[in-house]
Amino acid sequence: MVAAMDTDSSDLFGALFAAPAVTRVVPVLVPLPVPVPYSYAVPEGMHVVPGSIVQVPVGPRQVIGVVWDGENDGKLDPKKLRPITIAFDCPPLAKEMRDFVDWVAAYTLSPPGLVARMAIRAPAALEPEPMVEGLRYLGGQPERLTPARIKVLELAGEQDVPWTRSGLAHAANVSLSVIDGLTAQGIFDTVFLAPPPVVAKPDPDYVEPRLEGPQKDAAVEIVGSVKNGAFEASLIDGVTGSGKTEVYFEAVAEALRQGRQVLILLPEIALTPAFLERFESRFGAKPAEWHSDLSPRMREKVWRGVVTGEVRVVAGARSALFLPFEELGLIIVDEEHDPAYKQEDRVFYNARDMAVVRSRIGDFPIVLVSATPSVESQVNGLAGRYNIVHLPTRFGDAALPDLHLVDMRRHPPERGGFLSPLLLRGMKRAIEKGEQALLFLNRRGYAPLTLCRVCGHRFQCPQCSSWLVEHRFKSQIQCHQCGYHQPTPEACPECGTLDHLVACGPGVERIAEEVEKHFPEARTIVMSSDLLGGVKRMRLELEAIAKGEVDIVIGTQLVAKGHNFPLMTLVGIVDADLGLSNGDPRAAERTFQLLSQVTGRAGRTGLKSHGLIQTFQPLHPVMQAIVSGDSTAFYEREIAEREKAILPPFGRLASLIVSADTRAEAETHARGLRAAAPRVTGISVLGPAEAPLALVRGRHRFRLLVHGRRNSDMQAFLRAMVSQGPKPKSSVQIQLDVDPQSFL
DNA sequence: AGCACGCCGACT
DNA sequence: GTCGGCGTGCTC
Repeated sequence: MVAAMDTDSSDLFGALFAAPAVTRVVPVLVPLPVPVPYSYAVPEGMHVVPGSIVQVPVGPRQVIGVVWDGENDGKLDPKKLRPITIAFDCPPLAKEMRDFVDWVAAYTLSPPGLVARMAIRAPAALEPEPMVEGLRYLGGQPERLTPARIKVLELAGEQDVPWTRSGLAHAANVSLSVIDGLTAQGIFDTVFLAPPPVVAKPDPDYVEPRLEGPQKDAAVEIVGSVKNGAFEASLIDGVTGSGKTEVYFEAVAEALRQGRQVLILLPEIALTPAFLERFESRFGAKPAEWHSDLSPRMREKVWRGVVTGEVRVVAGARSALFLPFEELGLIIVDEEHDPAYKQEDRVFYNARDMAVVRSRIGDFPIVLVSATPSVESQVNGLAGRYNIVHLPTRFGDAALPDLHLVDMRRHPPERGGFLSPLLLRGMKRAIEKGEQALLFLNRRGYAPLTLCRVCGHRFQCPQCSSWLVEHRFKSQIQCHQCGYHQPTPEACPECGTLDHLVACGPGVERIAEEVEKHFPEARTIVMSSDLLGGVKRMRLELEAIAKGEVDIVIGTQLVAKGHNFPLMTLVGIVDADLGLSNGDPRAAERTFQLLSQVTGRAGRTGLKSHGLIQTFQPLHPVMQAIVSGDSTAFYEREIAEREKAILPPFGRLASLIVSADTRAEAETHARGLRAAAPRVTGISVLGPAEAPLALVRGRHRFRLLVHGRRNSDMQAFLRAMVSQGPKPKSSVQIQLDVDPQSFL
């Protein structure tokens, strides 16, 4: 129609017999859980290429999608296709990024549209940043001069650079109307300025790095990898305090010199002001941040900066991996072993593994970093897939703490207590010297189990069957699994007896009580995620600890990371065995990692420091690895155990693992099983088992996941599936596993 | 993912 | 008699 109207009416013949304008049809990935792209018509005059970000209609609404690769299959009548609404003025997703999205979608068995959505999740960032209005001083005088006007003119005359309206008003300390008045008289004219950059450009040569000994060698090695530029995965394995960050900063510097962008992945919790400042003091500017509680405005700016290449370095949590960098040339994955890299909703992925894939597709190096590498990465290192770079000693004058096991069978605490005399003595000594002690217990609340002494009733969660944990500070009993909570009852709900409820086992609050009994004078603080006052209070408390305003810190998990406490010279692990016996196939590994991190908090600034580890199993490989400082034997054993058990590590879901020699075979059978699954409550999701474990045995694995509240239900469901599903071929193995409720 | 349609329980 | 629960199905 449009073509006919454009044609000169006298050329009727041409209008009637010219080949009809062919509507171009392109595939578009839409953010829906569908397995293929949808087809849309490209309106005349619109220009799109694969990777273009567009708005398209889906049913009654408009969604953001990405023009994808491939031809339309021709099954749909092009005339009936709906047209693309908007093609955004925004650089298209590069081919590498599209390949990455396809790969992740195929690997995680997720709808590609949902994976693509992770890359374009920055709502209003799709149009260029609006220009900023600026005022340029043209010279000349207004008709009447007032003191306010004189101040403005003086300032504006000083330099020949444009001012913003509000900036000038603020600088001259006058109101906006003064500026407007002068503008109206033609003293200023309006110009449009490019929006200011989100962050300053980091300078790779801002300071001369000071590296020593093994750090230098390590830096040379990974800088070489960056210079080479091709895909190579390195694993920096260095004890806490060995200066790993300084070493990988040199790789970052080299990538910057090569004109490439850099992504530093960190677990969310490690994205602290302290880290950003450390970066700034090396590069003269902060990296752009990317994490879940970024303001929408900032999110847009950073996203835009990343696609246009204005932002050179992003430090971000796992979702930063899907940012569409213009010329990414290096990824760092710090705290590589951290379980926070796993995403377990919608698209299931481990950002660490997908980061390796992204660098392989983009053909640039990647550096994984950890003091306590995951078993998978160790395996990959041993197999030669990763280049292991060791940093065996601490940096500068910081010495590793002197670690000792406290055999709780030989040094029992007094009745009703949990701290052995050895630990109490150590604490006393530290406090007397004006130093600090950290007691670590990975259990929030007062006591993990409450029961009635009269009838034996145990407080259990009505929603998910785990024990309710008493929280004395909040006067609540809580379920740590599903969040259920109620006020602490005074009477037993079973037998009605008053005041006969008894707390079993320790939580941090109970340890605090015990500490206050022994050290009534000491300034004691409990640090746990349910600390009243939120993140802000947490920051303040951490600062107070660093300044020495606290003598004894009692903390859960969250004291394990970040923040250096210069005066912390004693670390006591209250219950090192906690978490070893919960049946989690990763229990030993996690415990080793956690205990290493916690004990690593001590002795960061040269003061002689100690760690006392309370355990009932001093001969356990984890304890031996911790005190000896030699983890080789521990890792060897872990790898062997996993090979023997063929166990996958995963979180909070029941799963059925199907493994086979080829991917296709495993996938086919897994799909068959899913099809045969009884349609009961609980949704089954098909997903591959964790890659690195598949690498351990060279087999391909898939797993069927079942979400549920109670483990027993999920287990029953999976058993039913196995019995009703298709018979596996000889090379296909099926295992059933239910994740124990992890202590995390 | 959203959103509509559609069929069975407790209520202004 | 309705309001509303979420099971099922569809979107180029």
